[in-house]
Amino acid sequence: MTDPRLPSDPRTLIEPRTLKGFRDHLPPQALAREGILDIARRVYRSYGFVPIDTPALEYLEILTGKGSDETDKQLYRFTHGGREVGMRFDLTVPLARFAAQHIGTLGIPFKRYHMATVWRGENTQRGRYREFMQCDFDTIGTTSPLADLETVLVVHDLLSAIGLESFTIRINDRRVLSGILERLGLADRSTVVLRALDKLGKVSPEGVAAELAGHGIDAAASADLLKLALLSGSPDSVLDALEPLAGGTAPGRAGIDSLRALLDGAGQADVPAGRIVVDPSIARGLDYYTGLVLESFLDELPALGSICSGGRYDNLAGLYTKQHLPGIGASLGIDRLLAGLEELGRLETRETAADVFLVYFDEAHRGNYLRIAAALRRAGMAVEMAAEPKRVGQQLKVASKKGFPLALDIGRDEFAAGTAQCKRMKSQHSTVIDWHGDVPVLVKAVAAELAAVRLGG
RNA sequence: GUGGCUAUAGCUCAGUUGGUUAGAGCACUAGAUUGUGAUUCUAGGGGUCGCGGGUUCGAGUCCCGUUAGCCACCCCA
Repeated sequence: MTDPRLPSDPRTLIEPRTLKGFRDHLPPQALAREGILDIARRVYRSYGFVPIDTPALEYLEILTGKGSDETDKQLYRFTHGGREVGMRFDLTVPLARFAAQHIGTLGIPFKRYHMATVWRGENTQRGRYREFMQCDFDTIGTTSPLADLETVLVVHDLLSAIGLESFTIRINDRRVLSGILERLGLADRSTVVLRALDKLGKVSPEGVAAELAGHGIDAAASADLLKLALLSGSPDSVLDALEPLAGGTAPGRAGIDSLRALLDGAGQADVPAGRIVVDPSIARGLDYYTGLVLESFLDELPALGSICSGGRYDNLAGLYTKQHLPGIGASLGIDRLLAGLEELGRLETRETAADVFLVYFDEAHRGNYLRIAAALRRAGMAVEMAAEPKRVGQQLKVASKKGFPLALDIGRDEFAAGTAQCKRMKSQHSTVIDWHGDVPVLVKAVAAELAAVRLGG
């Protein structure tokens, strides 16, 4: 195996395979992925978020600093050259380090997006991998309610732009939960209580009650908590019902008011009613959330879990700097989303990113094909010319299979007559273009066909 | 990390109480015909039955291990 040009001894062949939870991305999937990344980039930028990037590897102490044993267990780590190194398991911790290190030159508020791969050595499942990508956006250095609203609007715009027909953004405010916990004298038990309540989507209320009892929560308190977590209905009705449960405490009051203001703002920003739901059971296990928390689900596939979640935190970088940096952000789980779209059959599977397939009909006209392809590309179209002048039927078949919207077909007879056949592959509809050797005329006609096809021709 | 289910050709799957050279459809390749995605005809390639052990005269089939996928717990995107 030292020289790849030599045939290998079959006995020494290494089996090509990927690690558990790690995957190759073939062109159809990779194209879909890039399409969503493009949309995310566009939406984030449309709100003024700017890109950053950070290394995949960090000093281990940076990553373990937050010290939850769960993330610790999942962390990929190794020693290299005497240094303890870890692979990032999310983009928030690197952001915290980044902010602590650079906030002086960044200015506040700082709005960044970061789309990158992260690694977690946990067990795999559908839509859950050990290597996956997150598309984060965060606003740090401000506690403005406008930043909260903007976060929800970005999530809404993003999921809409991806073309999801039905999704729900479920929001809550940690302070509502803190309020009721304070009233019940359970403030110091918040983590176990929130974890238990967070399961309500999957576990029955009785099951959750049993878990709470297991943590020594008395029945009356448990009933109150469940009543709160099970509230549903229109956002207004849920908020009204929250009043007696949590409105009497200072944090509860602040949380409810903040949610009201947020829903109000979303309405003013033209978010359709029903898209945002107040769900008091949304807690998110992460301890560092202090205000708004949000999750979003595909309505047709709720079991897939949240595809975009986030929330507000008080002190992003407290481990790395004395500077107080509050912030808010959310993260799109693109791999989970893609798994969901694929399951719903909603994933467009093309094997080409090009618009026009140029049939290589007649070898004698090679120069003309090259000239035409170049002109089409200058006009902004992506063109693939067949590599060999094989049988026309064969070429068209391949073009159709690969998902080209158009095939341009010009043979000896067409060149003589000054015409071209432009085929819409999907509808098998063919248009004859009269161009009489005038390439700009041809280009314009092909562009028109492409536009028509994109409109559903 | 714990438990359950699964693994046969590129894809979808057959394969009898364990019994000859492991099959089908689709896909693929080449040829014939045709200047156009189709039809038809002919020929062909492709599987160490996930991998490694064991039981047996004999294993795709039974047992153990392992790897991967799915599901539940846990956690989360």
